[in-house]
Amino acid sequence: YNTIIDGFSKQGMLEEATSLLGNMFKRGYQPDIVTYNTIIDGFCKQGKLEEATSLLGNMSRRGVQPDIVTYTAVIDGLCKQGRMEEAMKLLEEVSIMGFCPDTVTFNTLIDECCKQGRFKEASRLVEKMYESGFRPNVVTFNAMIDGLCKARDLQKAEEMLEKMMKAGYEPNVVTYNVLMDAMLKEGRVEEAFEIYNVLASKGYAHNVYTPNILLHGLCKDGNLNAAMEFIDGMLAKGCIPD
RNA sequence: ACUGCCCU
Repeated sequence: YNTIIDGFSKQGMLEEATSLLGNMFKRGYQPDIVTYNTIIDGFCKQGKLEEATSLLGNMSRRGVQPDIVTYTAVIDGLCKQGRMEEAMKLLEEVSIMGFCPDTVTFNTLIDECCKQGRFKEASRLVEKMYESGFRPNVVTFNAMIDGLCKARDLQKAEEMLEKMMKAGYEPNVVTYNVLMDAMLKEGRVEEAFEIYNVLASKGYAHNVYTPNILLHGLCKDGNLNAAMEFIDGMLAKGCIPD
């Protein structure tokens, strides 16, 4: 059930997900923490925070206590709606309630801070993460680098990248995508391709964002021939455009 | 592929 419910939730098909939840009860199965967390996250990703919190209330009443994953999903929902203050307040509340916000929880908030250009607050959250006994990971750095790039502070973005590598973290495909996107937005097409080549040389690394970022950038740049050429190259390699 | 964070 959990796997299928997750499938529906990730497709935004929450009616189907909740109806499966109902089926579970009918057939005498007890939904567990994962079942509830999956649906709550689905609601949050749809921006339906009322539904999410109401299910959160139901699960407690049915004897399944929410955990930090539950609350992180809700915090992310608030963040994605730009409701930072409420998200921060919820962070405080769950800490007081005895839950232990972890790297993912902090990353959620850090990402939204960076998207809003609130880099001071982001750094404060990193501090707080350390104080709580957790360390940043590549996602933390990617969120910061992306925020700095989008704020067009490439200087600081580079510094953050160096800091990340000096600290022993390997850039991943998202790091490269972020940097490629930044280069393209600056019109630095050559450098974008250099990054792409590094990525391609790692063989496995591409994700769906990678070619799309390049194509967007090339088209925005008016470089339609290069875009067409790139698509042809993809097709020749057997990549299917989405 | 049992649930939460970063990139078009």
